[in-house]
Amino acid sequence: MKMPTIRLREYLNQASVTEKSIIDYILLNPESVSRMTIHKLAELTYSSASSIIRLCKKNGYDGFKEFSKALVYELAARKAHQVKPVDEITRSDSTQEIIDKVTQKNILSLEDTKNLLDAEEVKRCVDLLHRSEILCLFGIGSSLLVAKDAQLKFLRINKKTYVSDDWHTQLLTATNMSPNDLGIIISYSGQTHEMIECAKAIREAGAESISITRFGNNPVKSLCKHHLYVAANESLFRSGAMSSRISLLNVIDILYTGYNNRQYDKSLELLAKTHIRKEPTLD
Amino acid sequence: MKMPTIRLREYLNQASVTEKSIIDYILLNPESVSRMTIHKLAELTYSSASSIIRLCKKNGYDGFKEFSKALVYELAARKAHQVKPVDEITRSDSTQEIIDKVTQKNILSLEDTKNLLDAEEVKRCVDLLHRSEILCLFGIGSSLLVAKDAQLKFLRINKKTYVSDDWHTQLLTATNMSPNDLGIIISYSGQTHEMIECAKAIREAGAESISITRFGNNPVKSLCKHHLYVAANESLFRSGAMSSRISLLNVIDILYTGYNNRQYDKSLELLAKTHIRKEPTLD
DNA sequence: TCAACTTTAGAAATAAAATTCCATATATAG
DNA sequence: CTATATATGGAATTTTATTTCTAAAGTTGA
Repeated sequence: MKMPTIRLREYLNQASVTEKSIIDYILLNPESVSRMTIHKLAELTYSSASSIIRLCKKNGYDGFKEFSKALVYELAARKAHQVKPVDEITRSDSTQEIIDKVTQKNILSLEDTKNLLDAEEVKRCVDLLHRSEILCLFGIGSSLLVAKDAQLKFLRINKKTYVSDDWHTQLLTATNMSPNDLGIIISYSGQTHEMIECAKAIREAGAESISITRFGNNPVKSLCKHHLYVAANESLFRSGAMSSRISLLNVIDILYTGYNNRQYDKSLELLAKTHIRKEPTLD
Repeated sequence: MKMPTIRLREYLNQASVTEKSIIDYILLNPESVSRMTIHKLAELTYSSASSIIRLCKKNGYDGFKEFSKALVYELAARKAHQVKPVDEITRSDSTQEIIDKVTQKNILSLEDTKNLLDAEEVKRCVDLLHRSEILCLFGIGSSLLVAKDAQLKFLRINKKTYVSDDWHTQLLTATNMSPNDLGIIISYSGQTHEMIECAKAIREAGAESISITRFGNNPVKSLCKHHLYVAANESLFRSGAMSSRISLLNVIDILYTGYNNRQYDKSLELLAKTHIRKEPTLD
């Protein structure tokens, strides 16, 4: 089935005056039109049934009946696709509601993050990953877990990757980076003092840098050469960084997949190798 | 709008012979019926237009016209809700395609996980969390990162939580658990030797246990008293555990949120406290 | 400028579809 | 076995959609 409102919108520029007014009415009131008879619509648009039928046929429908059903179909499909805003958790929520809301929230966060990512910038970041000799990851708190996750991934395909649990060590690593190295700083807020220091150190060292932070301006972002964003997310039950780390992982997945895609065969081979021994570290 | 096929199915048990055959036909051929005239349908079901109209009215529709549109609507909604399988990454994918596919894959994994979770079991797990004195988390590889993520969360609301980087330490922790303690073993495969050992140790110690593994039978699951599942996920670009850890985090979010909801006010207070000092560890 | 032609639009006629009404058949209870 | 309720389909009616026809408006070209 064809999407009536889209078709009509397309048709607008070649539409006659009467047709324009009919289309305008339909686009403004698709819901009610979908329940209307052709004569009622003719009356409301100060036109005639014949004109409406002609319009329907010109747009590829059999007649008004078919058009009307297509409209119902489109409206239903749109409604079903609509992402409903996630309600905040309330005191009285059942377990099932909590499951649904938390999951929906995380899904929404992934979708938003997808829309925030600039494919060109991602591409440049993958290039950098490729060209760099050593990948150094920086993070603290739950972002450190994301950094470590990235490390697990990249080590599997034999990319030299450093992370450290301890911030002092992270800072030392940053200070000693070479211009051929790439630093990725993961910090949801982009305001963490420790990460700002790391960013400065990388800059001093003249190495390449990518920040992964929430959308908007923040110190870490400003200090890095490249920027990737995750959705700014309001808390569910004021619980602080919840979905953000899932979005961060998603960004890591994307970088990792992009990287692998650059060296398709080589990566396949390396992954096969690390697969064979019953993947103890992959759990 | 009401879902016609659901209504009709419900109505089946009070339907007369003629009505039954009409309903059967509609349920078997909803697509074509949605495009049919009432007389055609009457002919095909060896009944009459009047019978069909009566049936529509009995089921809460104005008449056949309304019923027909409701059917179109339902079919569209069903189709739109159908989750389309995510295509595997191919050599020729653009960066934008990689972004979309990876994200879609992760979203799908979250949705599947939601459907695998049994609300009753989740509720029991939240109860356990509540009753338990100490929460011990177990994991290795990327599941260890999930365990640590859980620890970060629960520590914020002052729940005593242990995790260790080192498996030997994990095993010792398990061995020394008391019956008032709760162990959560995180293992996507449920087959990791180290986690099986931990599960056995917890069982020996007589403590409560929850497994979080992929769906299906596996050793870790069998050794634990309670089970939560995440979606079994096929790899995108054969990259091993990709979305699974995101689903695991989702399960953690759900447990954590459920826990907080049990002590709504207390948690709010505790979260506020850890929020004040510019959340250095939450990044 | 004005005839020839094309495009556009609506009224009326027609066709199609939905709905109502009614007669009849069938089952059910007394 | 009759009275009553219920179910069903055919015909009549109404509603709705579609076609046809005519007229008006606009466009083109000599």
